[in-house]
Amino acid sequence: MAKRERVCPVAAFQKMISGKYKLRIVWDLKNGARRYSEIRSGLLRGAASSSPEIAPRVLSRELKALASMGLIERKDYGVVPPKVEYKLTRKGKSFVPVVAAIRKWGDRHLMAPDLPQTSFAVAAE
Amino acid sequence: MAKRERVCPVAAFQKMISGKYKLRIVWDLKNGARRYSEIRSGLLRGAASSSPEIAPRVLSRELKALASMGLIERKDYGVVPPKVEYKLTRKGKSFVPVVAAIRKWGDRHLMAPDLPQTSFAVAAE
DNA sequence: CAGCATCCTGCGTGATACTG
DNA sequence: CAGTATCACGCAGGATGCTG
Repeated sequence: MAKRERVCPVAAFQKMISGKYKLRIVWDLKNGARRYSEIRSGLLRGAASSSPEIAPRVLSRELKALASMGLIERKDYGVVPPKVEYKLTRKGKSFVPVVAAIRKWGDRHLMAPDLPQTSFAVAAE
Repeated sequence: MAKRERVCPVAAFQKMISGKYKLRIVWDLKNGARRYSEIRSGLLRGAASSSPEIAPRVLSRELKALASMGLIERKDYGVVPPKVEYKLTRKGKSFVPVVAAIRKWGDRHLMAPDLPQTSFAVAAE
C-alpha cells in the first residue's frame, strides 16, 4: 500500500528536532555559516555555567541528523588543519521563522514572572 | 544577582514540550475539553497500528506536566464513575498558533515527497 | 581542528497489574 | 473511568581519550 497515511506533522516535527541542540543549532546558523568549533562554543550548556560545552559526540550526531534531513549543509574545505562549515539549506532557512515563532512565544510565556512554578526554568544565557 | 539570566527561549520550549505527546495533546485539546480516555484513544501510536495506545502512566505524566506549567487545566467532576476533563488554559490556547505553525511547516517540508532521503520518515500510516 | 571510539548513566517510554 | 505501582529497556547525552 502506497497509501502512506501521513503521520501527524507534529510527530514528524518532534522527531526532527529530537535532541537538545538541534533547534539552537539552526537558530545559531540563521546568520550564516559557522564552523564546528564556533557552533560548539556557542552552545554552552545553558549559558556559561555547568559544563564547558557539548560533547563532540553529541554535536556531531546532531549535525549529522540535521544534515541528513536536509536542514543544514556541510562544507568541508579539505584543508589542513581541518576547516568545516555548516550552513542552513533552503529548507533550513524556511524553518527559521518557525523557530522564531517558538522563541517569541517562549519569551513571552516561559520567561514571564507570572509563572506559578518555574521548575523548568532553564539556566540561562 | 537577582539576575535571573534568561535561558534561550528555545531551550525552555524544548523542555516544555519534552515528551512525545505533549504537542499532540495540546493540539487535540484545541477544539475543547476532552476526557482522559478520549485523549488516550485519540493518541494512537502514529495512526492506528503499532500499539493500541499510550501507557496510562505516560499519558498521566504528560498531562500533569502540561498542567503544572499552566497549559492545560484539569477538571474533576468528582463523580462515580470518575469523570475528568482536560482543557486548554488561556496560556495553552495562546500556544496553539505555534503548534499550528509547526504543523504547517511540517506538513510542507516533512511529508513532502521531494525529500532526498527521508530516513526519518515516520512510520506513518 | 574536526571529528570518531568507548564506556557509563539517567530517564523517558512501554507493558502489565492493581485500586478508588 | 481515571489513574497509580512496578519492572524493564533503549537510547539520548555526558566524559575521556585518540586520530587524520
